[in-house]
Amino acid sequence: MVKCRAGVWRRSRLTMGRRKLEMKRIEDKSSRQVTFSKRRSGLNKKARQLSILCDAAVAVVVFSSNGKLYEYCSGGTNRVEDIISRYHKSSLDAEERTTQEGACQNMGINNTCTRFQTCNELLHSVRRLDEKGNVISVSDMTELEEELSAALMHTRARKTQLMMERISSFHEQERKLSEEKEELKQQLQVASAANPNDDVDVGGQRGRLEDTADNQYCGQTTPPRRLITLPLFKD
Amino acid sequence: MVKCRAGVWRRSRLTMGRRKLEMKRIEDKSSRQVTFSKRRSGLNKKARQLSILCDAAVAVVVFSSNGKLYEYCSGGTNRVEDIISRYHKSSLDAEERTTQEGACQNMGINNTCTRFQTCNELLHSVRRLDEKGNVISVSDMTELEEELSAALMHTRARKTQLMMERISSFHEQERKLSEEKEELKQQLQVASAANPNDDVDVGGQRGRLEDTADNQYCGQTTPPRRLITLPLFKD
DNA sequence: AACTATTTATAAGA
DNA sequence: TTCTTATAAATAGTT
Repeated sequence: MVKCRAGVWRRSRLTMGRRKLEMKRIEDKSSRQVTFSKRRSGLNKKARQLSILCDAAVAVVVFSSNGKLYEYCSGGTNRVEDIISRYHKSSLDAEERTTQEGACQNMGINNTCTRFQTCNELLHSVRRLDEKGNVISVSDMTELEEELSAALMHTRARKTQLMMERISSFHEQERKLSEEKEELKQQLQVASAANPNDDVDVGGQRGRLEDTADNQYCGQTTPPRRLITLPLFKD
Repeated sequence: MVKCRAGVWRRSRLTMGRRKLEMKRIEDKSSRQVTFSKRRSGLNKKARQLSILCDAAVAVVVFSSNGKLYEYCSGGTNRVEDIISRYHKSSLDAEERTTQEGACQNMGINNTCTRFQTCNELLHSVRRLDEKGNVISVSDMTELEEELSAALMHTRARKTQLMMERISSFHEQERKLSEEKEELKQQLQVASAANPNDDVDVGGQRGRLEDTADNQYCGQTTPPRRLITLPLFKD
């Protein structure tokens, strides 16, 4: 920049290279395409460096003048979608953050976490990683993912268990009611058919009670198996 | 260049020259933040130059390691949305082109299949990828993961629905049985009252039946709410 | 925020 | 196109 031979450097605001380019559209089509190709790769390179050096997430989307799409995205996956969706949610996050934390507490996650006691502690651990200047690496995220997945799995298993218990409970109750109904029916039959001076046949009642154990519901004497929630594929 | 590196180099505090930066994350937090700021503005500048010189549309989205959002967009309006929507449209076009061969493009039955009609077809697609010797890339796996996740969510929702239906069914059955039981009980009372000399102890039976009707299960007269399966965290 | 020594990007030429 | 090179720009470490 100290260079001042031939008075070259007072003009121009842009472009490096042998000569300065004016900051305006390059009219020559061929030159424009060459420059586009070079600068686009340069832009991607800069984006990649920024993401690596500063641990940032960077997405670049470029449409050429011909309408062709070029994209770059930092990270292992070259999916601009990941960052775009994050971009879309970024504005919502600020509003939702408070309610989200409240909702987490209300989820009753306490007995579901394998290592973190509460959802808040889980989230706080992530923040702590950041504050300490530690890397939030892929392996960190994998660990977190596994924690969340385990919590989710346990939550679902617990939910299934509770529902199965409730079903069993209803089933047992139904069985009892059926028995009592049959008993009452038999008593009614006996009372109606018998002579007013006759004694009620208590022994017959016992025999018919055993019959009620053969109906469709009472036949299911084995408790329902506990359902297990499994992912379709292992990680 | 004139500077001699030999002596001054190690002493760090005064006049240390600038050096080449290794392409890895900058550990010092302060340095990282400064570099982030400088390079981010540099990236935006490059993006702007590219858009002007080559008449292109450029969008840059950056998330710092702290999660703060920065964005740049070429053109008069700094609306990343414009380019993102254009990106989505372009992406969809490309996607449609590739999936036309797959012959599975209706959202169909239960709007859970985004692209694959059945689980079998899903699995078959994976095998096809393998047989053809195509790369199963991270993005492929991400896409597959999303497909599987959607399928898994639907499976679980369906499972929940079926279980809730079964619970409701039992509940209804229980209600009917209770009604019938009460009816029989009333008939038995009438029959007994019509036969004063009967030896059957009606009063004792009646008391036992009423106790049964008051137990914990029969008390639940409200139908169970439908449970909704939700992920612990938003994507 | 400003300063520079250095590195990096790249326009034009080959 | 790709490589080379002179030179413009960017920027790391420091003040």
